[in-house]
Amino acid sequence: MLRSDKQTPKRQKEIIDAAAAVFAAKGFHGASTRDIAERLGIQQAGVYYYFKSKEEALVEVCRIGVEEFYDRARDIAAKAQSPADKITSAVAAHLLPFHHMPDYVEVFHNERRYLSPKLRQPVTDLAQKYEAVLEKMFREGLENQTFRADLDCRVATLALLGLCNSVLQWYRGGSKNNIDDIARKYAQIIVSGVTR
Amino acid sequence: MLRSDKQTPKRQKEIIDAAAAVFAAKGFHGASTRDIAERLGIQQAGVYYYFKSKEEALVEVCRIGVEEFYDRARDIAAKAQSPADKITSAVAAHLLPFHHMPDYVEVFHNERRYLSPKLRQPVTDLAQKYEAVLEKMFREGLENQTFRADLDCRVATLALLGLCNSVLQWYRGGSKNNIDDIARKYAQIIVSGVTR
Amino acid sequence: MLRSDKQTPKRQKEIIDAAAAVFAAKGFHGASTRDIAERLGIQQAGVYYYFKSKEEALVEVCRIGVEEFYDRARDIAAKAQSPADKITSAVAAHLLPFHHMPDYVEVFHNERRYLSPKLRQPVTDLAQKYEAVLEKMFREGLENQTFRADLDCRVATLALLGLCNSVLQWYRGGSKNNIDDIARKYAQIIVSGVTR
Amino acid sequence: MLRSDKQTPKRQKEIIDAAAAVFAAKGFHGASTRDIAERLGIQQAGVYYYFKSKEEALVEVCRIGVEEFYDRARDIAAKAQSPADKITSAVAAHLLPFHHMPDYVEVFHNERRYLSPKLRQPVTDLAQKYEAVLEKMFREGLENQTFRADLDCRVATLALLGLCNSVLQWYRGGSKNNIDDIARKYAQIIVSGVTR
DNA sequence: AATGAATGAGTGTTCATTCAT
DNA sequence: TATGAATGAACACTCATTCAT
Repeated sequence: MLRSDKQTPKRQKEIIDAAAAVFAAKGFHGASTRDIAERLGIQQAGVYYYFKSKEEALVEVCRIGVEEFYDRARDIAAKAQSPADKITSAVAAHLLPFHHMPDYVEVFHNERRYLSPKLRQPVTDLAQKYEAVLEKMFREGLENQTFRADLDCRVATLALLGLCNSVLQWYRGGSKNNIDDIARKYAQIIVSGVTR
Repeated sequence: MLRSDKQTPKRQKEIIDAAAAVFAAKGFHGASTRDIAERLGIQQAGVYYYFKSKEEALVEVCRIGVEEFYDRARDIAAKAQSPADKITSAVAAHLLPFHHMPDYVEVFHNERRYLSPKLRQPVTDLAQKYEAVLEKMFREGLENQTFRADLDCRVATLALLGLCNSVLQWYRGGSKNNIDDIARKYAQIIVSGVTR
Repeated sequence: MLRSDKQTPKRQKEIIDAAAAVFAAKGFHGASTRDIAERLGIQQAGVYYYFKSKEEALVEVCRIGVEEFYDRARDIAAKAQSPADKITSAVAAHLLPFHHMPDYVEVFHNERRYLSPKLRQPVTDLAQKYEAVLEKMFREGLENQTFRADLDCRVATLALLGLCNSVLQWYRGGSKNNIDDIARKYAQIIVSGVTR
Repeated sequence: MLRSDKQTPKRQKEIIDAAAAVFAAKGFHGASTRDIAERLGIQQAGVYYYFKSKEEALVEVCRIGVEEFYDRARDIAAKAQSPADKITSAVAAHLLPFHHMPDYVEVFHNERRYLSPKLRQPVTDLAQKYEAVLEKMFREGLENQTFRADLDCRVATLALLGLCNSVLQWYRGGSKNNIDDIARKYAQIIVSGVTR
């Protein structure tokens, strides 16, 4: 939580952006508050005006990172589309933040485990709600008989998430076209597999 | 590299096992050499008899972690199987180490990025050779006309890897049956998709 | 180099004085940053606010130590005196800092060799310029025919330096009178020898 | 004191030579027992077969270093020479060990101060006896009326020592001719000065 | 005549954090 | 909206030394 709700939101965002960038690049434990301060062009002590501990900065980055996913997925789930199309949209939606806020996403993924349980909880809760939304899409496809009867929906959800998230490990600074292209190909693999 | 290749190999392995466990649990930067020593029941300084820096311990863990994958995949690639069956075998083979040496795998995955370039290189090299072996399986399926003509083999390889590796994030200490089950389901998704 | 040239210069000097005293008393490798901190009445970590490594503290002490010599000698060289008188003045000038800043001088002499080549260079450069100034005095005496025709000016310079510097090994905390007395006697030995 | 008087004296000397070399090169505190062991091609623990502590090695090196001087000077003092010739011989004798055992001499000079008082005492005693022998030569010259009546013999002794010892700082691995040449020039400066 | 394995104390250094200004 | 100065705890790592073999 930021120290004051009165700060100009612009500066506030700069601070948290810097934290996200540094945590993404060096990992939470590999990053120092000095790294963050340097990126902002201020002194080390200065960052404590904006957050009261390094961990609070991490939790904020993670929260922003995960919110993106849940909000978009809920919108897609609400649409009147076939389950297969929803899955395809969900893949595209999941990959979108990888392009416009990769640091937040990466930190949410790799570093949230270093949060103390209490701070991690709200983040985990949102993540689970997101997973539930996705899983429901698969279950619709099952009931619908679009998807194979033997499909394990929980496993399929985790597969989709794993598949998508792995993009983080090699996609960095590609173009928007690029990410859309990947989304299409990945969605197709999930929906139809690689076989002819 | 361990200080001597002639130490009782049993003790050697205990040390590196401890490092792997600690790095997996706390991350490279979150783990201290004291953590490793404690797990071994020795003094902190004692670990330096076995490796000359924390980073050398990390590189050793990563090396062991990645070797598993390459060795197994090469064997599978050499068999006289259909591409689809090879892929299925490869998925199973990839998930196997998650069960019997999860620490090494996890560290290789999450922590190798903290290695200095020079130490990381050999690890990265092996990882790329592994990827190449997998990619070749997809290409065989293409030439073979088993797989769709529009399949992007590179993307498919990355998809397979991402899919499999994501298991690490939620699979911990499950049973052998369990991991075989996951392998089957994941392989089926890749090969045939979720659609009926 | 100190972290900032704008800190209250008084505190800055206290820190570097403490480092000089400790290095002089225990040698660079025998001294710990804790020793320096203790002398300042602060915590060990506190000294790192003022210099970024123990070696940077050493280089600073050495630099201050050597500057004294060069500056004074240049002034003497510029005067309109006979070579013999210049030598006598130079001896006195050389011994002066032994009285009012013995720690710096001692550290410059005994510990500068532990500097890494890069940090040592500027210090060595100044020392050589100082030697050159002295050597020129002897050469003037040669051309002048005040000094013996067979005098080896380089050796004479080194002799003068060695002679003077050796005072460091037994002179500690003597009086100003004392050091002037030594200077006179030493200068006489160099200029006229011990023989009647 | 070496642990056993039964060791082959050759090996014994190798060990102490190694210690002298390492202490000379890195200083007592900058040198580690590992450095000594490495130079001998043995393991760190191995050196403890030969001396029971690092400090005992230092004291041995210092003792050997100082003995040389005293023995030679006594012989010279006993000869039937003029004081001026004795001084000249003493300078030559003093510089001789700089050529054939520079490590010992350097360690005696620079590192003996790190000995604990108890271990340092015998070394200091010998050094003082040496100084006394030299001082006596000057006093003979005074009584003799060879030297100026106002000569401060104590200061002259210290001057001679300082002058000679300073050679250590720039003479390293020169030729025997070289050191004899320096001896002649230095002796002449002391005896007759630089003036014509 | 050494070595392998370890210890316990200590090293220089970095860190998150505090607080008066 | 910061900074200067500092702290106290931790860190990776090195050291002299020991001792059974």
